[in-house]
Amino acid sequence: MTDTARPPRRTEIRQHNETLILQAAEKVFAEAGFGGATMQLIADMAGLPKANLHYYFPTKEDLYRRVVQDIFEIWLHAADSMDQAPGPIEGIGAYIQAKMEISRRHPNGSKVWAFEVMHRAPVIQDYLETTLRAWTTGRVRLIERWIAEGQMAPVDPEHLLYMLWATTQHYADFGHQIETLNAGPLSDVDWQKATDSVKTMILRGIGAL
Amino acid sequence: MTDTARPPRRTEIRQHNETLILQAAEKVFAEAGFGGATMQLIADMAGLPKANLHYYFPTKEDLYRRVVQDIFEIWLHAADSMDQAPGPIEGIGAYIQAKMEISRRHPNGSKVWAFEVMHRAPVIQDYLETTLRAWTTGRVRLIERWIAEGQMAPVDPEHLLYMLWATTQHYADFGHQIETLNAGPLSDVDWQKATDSVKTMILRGIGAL
DNA sequence: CCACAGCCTGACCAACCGGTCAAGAAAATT
DNA sequence: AATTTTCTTGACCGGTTGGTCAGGCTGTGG
Repeated sequence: MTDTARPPRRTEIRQHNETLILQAAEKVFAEAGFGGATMQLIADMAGLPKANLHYYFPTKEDLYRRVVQDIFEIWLHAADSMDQAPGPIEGIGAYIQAKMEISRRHPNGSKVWAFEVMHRAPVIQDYLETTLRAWTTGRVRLIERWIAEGQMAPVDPEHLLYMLWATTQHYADFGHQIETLNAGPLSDVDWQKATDSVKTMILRGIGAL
Repeated sequence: MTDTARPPRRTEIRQHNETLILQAAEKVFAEAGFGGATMQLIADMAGLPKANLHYYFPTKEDLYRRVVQDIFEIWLHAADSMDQAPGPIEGIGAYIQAKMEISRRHPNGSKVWAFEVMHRAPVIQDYLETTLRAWTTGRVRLIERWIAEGQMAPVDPEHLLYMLWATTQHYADFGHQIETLNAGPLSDVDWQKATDSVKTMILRGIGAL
């Protein structure tokens, strides 16, 4: 394989280091917020000199913006499984499943999003007003259709969406609190149990079971 | 009324200024996190010189700790109505009601709590391990009793509690996101609708309706 | 072999931060 | 009125932060 032996091309170096920096930044921003995070700490965690960070990301805000945007992308794709579902049991069930898995694998991303929204969304306000709003109205219509078809009880679609976001993201954002009460990190079985509990309670709560 | 004419006593001055500082601090900590908040900004918002803050609260951490503790107290009292209830409809319904009202009236407090927990709870870790854990096991037993009495479906009590916390606090922590999607602040009617939606979905979700 | 563009980094800087302190004003106590 | 205690505040300080920059390094194309 000449591919592995060949020294990395310039763009590959760039991509590699950007990934390194973004991973470190996500963790630091999640644990300390924008104001509490320092470029030095991110640099140390990424194993690079601080000046190198500013070569790839001119300012702290640029770096932060990229982290938030990357998370937003992941979140949007989580609803793909919801769309082609015949009814709420499959659609909302799959959405809960997808969001719980994201909470488990990208807890830091979820936290950065929470930080950003609590901060009154100075960076992604336009995303909220355009992309997220469009996404929301689309799912509201989908839920209204399911209600009209008699597949679920006539709940308020928007508050159902809030409940879905709140319950699933809670396992990421408040993971430390849950782990403390659980006396340790959640195991595979614990996560399965959590997902099943959320699915059961919500699906029964909307009269789909 | 001689009470209002009389100059304030020593302790009254202290209490007045502490309240002023704590209110400002709650807001600033909620919007910027611990690291992003500055004593200068809190001082300006409280209308006091910065040095005066350090007279009442020696360090930034002391001030932050007081803010978090005050919130914790409010939260604990929210469950009082849950205890003497005959069943889940009244008990959990009243708990949702109380927590939704706290989310509306103390949104900043809820946010500071969220910040603290996401920050791995460096200040209130001992509270989590002692007071909150004891509180939780108590309510778990209560829910288990209701299940044994056939008043609700056999759900996992801990995940039910997480769902209650997540859904109610979401309206405070993610209030900005909700207001953006709602194209403005929630009215009295909106809040009533939200509370009813949460109550209905959760109570039906646990098979209590 | 050279030249050039992309990459790397130690040293540095102005701005800001939490916290201190001394000196005095105001209030309560005697 | 004298004294003691509490409260107030401008000025100041050491340490840290985000960001800069000149100069060196490295791999690629010609």
